[in-house]
Amino acid sequence: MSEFNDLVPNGDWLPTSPSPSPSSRALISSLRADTFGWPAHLEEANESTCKNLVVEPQEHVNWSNSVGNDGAQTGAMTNQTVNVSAPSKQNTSSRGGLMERMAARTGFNVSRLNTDGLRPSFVSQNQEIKSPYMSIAAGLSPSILLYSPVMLYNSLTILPQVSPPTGLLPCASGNESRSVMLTTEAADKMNETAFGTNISSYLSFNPIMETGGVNEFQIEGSVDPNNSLQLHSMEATQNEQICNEKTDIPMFTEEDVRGSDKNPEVRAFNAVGGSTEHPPSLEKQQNEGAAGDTSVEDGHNWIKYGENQVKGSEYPRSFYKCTHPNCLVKKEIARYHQGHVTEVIYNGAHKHPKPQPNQISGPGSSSSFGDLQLDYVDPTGTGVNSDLALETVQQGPTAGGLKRKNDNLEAISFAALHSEYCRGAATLHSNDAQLGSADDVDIASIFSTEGDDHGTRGSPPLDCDDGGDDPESKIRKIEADATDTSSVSRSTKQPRIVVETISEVDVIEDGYRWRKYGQKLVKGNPNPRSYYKCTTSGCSVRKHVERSPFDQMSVITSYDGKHNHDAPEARSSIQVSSIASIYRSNPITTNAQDQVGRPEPKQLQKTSRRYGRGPPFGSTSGFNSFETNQQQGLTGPSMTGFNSDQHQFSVPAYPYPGWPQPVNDAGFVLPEGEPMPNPNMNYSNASSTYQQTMNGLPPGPQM
DNA sequence: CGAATTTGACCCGCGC
DNA sequence: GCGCGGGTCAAATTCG
Ligand SMILES: [Zn+2]
Repeated sequence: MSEFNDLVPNGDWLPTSPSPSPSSRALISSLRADTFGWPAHLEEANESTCKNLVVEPQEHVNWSNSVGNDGAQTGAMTNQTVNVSAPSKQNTSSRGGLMERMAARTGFNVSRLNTDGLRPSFVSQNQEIKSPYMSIAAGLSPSILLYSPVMLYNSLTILPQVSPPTGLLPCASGNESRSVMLTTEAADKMNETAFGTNISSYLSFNPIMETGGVNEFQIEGSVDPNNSLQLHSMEATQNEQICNEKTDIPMFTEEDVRGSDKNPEVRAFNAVGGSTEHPPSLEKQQNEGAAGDTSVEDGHNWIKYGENQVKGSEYPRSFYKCTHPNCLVKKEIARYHQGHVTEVIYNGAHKHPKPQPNQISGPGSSSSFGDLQLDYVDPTGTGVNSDLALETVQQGPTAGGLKRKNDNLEAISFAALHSEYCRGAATLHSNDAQLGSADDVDIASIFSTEGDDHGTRGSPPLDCDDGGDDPESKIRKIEADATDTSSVSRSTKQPRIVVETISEVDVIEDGYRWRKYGQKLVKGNPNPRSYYKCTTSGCSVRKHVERSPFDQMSVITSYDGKHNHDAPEARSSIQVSSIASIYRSNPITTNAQDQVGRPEPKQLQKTSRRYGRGPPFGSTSGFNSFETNQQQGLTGPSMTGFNSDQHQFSVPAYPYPGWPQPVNDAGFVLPEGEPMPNPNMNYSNASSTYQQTMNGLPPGPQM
């Protein structure tokens, strides 16, 4: 891909190079003009955004996005140079003007940041991710979410299931699969340190697996004198809605959690379970895990309130709750791929400001690990209605796979699927450079959520419900919900799938070809929304793509309708595999995968450079928008396909007629069929996710 | 020249 | 009824 080369210049692959590209990030930085350190900026920016979100969702404005062209840029994470002044030359011309405009509008200079490596681990470290989205830790593929216990449950959903009284959550295990998570004290200690705050209480959470599928969790909590934490061990066995095997997730009632909140922090969580299985390295993992968890630092203090094992993963999944009083935000941290991939799922958005750095504790803080992070945020906590989304990280060139440069892989993208209507969002980040094989890992996930309630009882976790594991069902729900929602645009009553992808590239490949037919600014998001139609004749599927106002890195793609055809061969390129390194700015040892997908669709290519025109600012809306490269990015290639072939993980099949099945190479990772909760599944491509989701959907109207 | 994108205008639903 | 906002259309533009 010569393209890359082209991109490169802009892309700021070089660490030092100023980033010419107008990445949204830059904008962000500009916003916060003060600092230049990326991370700092981000954080701040995020905060601001977050606040905005919480308070006034619509005001998130700061982000500019896009890196479209620059997709290549990803690499530059480390360096994040902010170019204050200059618009990127490359795309340039127009952009410069845009920049100026932007500045004019905003009143301040919009500097460009190299978005490229956005979300490097460091970013995550402190900054909160205010986005309502959850981040899924590395190693997890969005798909995982689908399949894995983790995703599936939104805190919201989960909570309901938990029996409040007991505080214990029975995970249902349809299977006995649940493994118990043990946390080591070490971890606890880790946490302590990490937290720096008072952590005195220990919780031990023991899921007890009883055969039968009913799991009992026992929670043991010790509280520090100082802390008021109180966890009580409780046993609960629930019969009914138990999450399927997948759900190893320890569940606590919100109350429990809240209670925990009160506590400064729960250090450790031990699972005492009866049948618990400990992976050999489990303890270690835990330690790491705990510590590792920290990798996902987001600037908030977290209390670990649970942990469980993840199928297919050596590492346990840790559950954390924001220690801020009344804050319901939770997050889950899991690692995959030998720890290279860290999945962080946030549930909810913080309504409160981040604690000061010193005080920050929590799992997430450490950055080192996190190769891949999946963040899932549940808006619930926030009160913000955010959609639930999963984000997966994509490697590769822009969505299509632009980003890779040479060996260093920089592009990262996350893709997430979520129903818009859902309130949570998940983000998957991969930081790992190593994923060598891992690279392959694609992370894709689909969320379906139903909205509302946050933790309320109403809806059982997706996973759980239905018969099970069907992703379909989940998806369907989503659709249904979506459709129900008024939000769905008039014209389409078709199911809408929302995928959030973290990537510098705006366009996410999903295996289909799209033609852009419009763009505009949408209220509440400084980033323009681009509208695409499926180019396949007879197919009315449309999608719109926009950068999340909360997280520049994340690209939210909403699909309306169902394809009546298979995905074009394409497969472009992009693999979604997550590459952690990106974040870190480390050169990634990319994997073949990335390369695999390669052939980028024309469009993609174009995207990077093509249109010299000015930035696309939404014509209609009056938002201030920052300049964005995005345009291009967005415009880009419509092809999307993720390669998953290489993934180690097999994707469960989803047989849904009407929907394109995932192609391996091209990028369809997931075979159609219902997704089984495979451990293996963990990694999937965003695209695959999309497809899966799609598959799950009822056959769309065929043309 | 064809294909794809850009972008302002138009349409429509919704809330006030 | 009016304005707002989102979605779509289509002429103009750009690029290969
Ligand atoms: Zn189609």
